[in-house]
Amino acid sequence: MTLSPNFDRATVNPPERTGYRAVKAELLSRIRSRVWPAGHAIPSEVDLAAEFGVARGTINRAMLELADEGVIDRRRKAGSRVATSPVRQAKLEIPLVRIEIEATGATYRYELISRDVLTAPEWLGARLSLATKSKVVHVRCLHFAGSMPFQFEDRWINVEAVPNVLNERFITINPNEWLVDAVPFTNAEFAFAASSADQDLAQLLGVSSGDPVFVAERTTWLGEKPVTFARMSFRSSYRMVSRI
Amino acid sequence: MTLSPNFDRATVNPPERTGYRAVKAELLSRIRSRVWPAGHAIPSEVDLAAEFGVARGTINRAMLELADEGVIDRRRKAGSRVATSPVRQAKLEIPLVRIEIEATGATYRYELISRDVLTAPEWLGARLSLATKSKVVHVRCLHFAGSMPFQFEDRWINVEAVPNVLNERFITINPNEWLVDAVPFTNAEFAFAASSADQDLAQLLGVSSGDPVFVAERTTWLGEKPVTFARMSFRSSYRMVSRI
DNA sequence: CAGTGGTCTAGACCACACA
DNA sequence: GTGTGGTCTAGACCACTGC
Repeated sequence: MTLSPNFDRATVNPPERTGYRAVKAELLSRIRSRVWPAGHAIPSEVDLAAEFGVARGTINRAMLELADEGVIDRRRKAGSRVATSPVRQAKLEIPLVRIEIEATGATYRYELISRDVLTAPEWLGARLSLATKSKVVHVRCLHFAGSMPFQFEDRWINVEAVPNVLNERFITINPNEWLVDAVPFTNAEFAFAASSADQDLAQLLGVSSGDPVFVAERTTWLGEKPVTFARMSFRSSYRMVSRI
Repeated sequence: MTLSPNFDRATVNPPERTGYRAVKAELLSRIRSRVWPAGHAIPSEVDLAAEFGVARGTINRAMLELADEGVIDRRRKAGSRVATSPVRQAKLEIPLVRIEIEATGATYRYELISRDVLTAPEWLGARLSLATKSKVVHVRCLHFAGSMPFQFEDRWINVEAVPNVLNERFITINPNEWLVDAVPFTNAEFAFAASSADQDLAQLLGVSSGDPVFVAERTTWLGEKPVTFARMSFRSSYRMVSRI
């Protein structure tokens, strides 16, 4: 007896028996169990659609996600293969500092240290591909969790990309949140590293000189135009966490 | 004059004028330019389909990706809204150490330091939710880029989840690559932090005691069953990079 | 040239959650 | 109840690329 094609998807929940999730799970299982080892050619979408008794679109969606996760490689005409080098991808969520601090239950406090308008130093010009003598706003500030320094932010903003930054003193709002509100941006690059605190940074973060600090750098563009570069330093107790 | 609906998508490339990518770009533009500010209700898929002159499926795909990227929030019946807290998400690619080293042009070399079978120490049992007195394999090893130590790996493998780890000496193959080949896994958690090298680690990595090190920790599960915990320490020159 | 994936369409049914 | 998103279908055209 044949029922509506979606009958059991509607009634059974945890182990799905239908739909692109089920297809994806089954394909993944064949790959993980080495039925289809690394480099193995996977049947075409049309063949799989016939095997699973679903439309090609359903197979396509399952394979699309697998390709997106780096599990398989797909090329027109060549077909789909199990990826040979299992590059794991993790989604990294990067919230605003304030949100991150408040999520721990602590009170957020912002403190401006300095704000200057100057011509971009050479290293910054190189990093942001700025014209020589470009004007930038340099902001240094601290983010506190309760009474404890949590993050020191050293930020440079390209005046050409954000002219009205000249009107903002950053006394009550931190540069990150101001930028989020003021400037759309399209591309960003993140870098993470370990460093050690020099005397200045140590004093700002309330640690000892030479202590390890976790450093996150962010560069942001609006199209081709560089917007901002920020270097954020955390006490070494900070951990950045991500799940797959 | 009306042409085939896909006519210009086929001929114009860089700025697409049709298709879900164009829809996505247009929606994104309205959000970034504050035409639709944070929290604003976005028209329903049906309405947007009419406005753009495409099928609802096309709108759905565009909105699906925006939701996936955290740009919008979607709920049945309630509709779609521009996300209020702009949580940025970055995709972090985590390749095998060997691949990472070879990508720099350096020669990869692996060196086993120790391999022991023992009962899990308490901190490990807590982290992996192991039964008391669970047997684990503890592997310590170094990954070299040329003659330079690149990464120190301190790994614990749950024997119950991977029984045949008892037969592997890890003399020629490193534990990471062996595991990738031997065990499927479903969930992983990553953590990144800055630390400082104790005397042992400093000697292994060829740095000075107290120097900052970049630490990446990975915990892996197969379903509910914990598989492995690894702590990887890099010289402080290491940078982990990611783009949006 | 021809096979494969990429995408679109028009229509449909349903789950869900709000009213 | 009812509107919205989530998903599936069957069919179609096309881009890409290996042969």
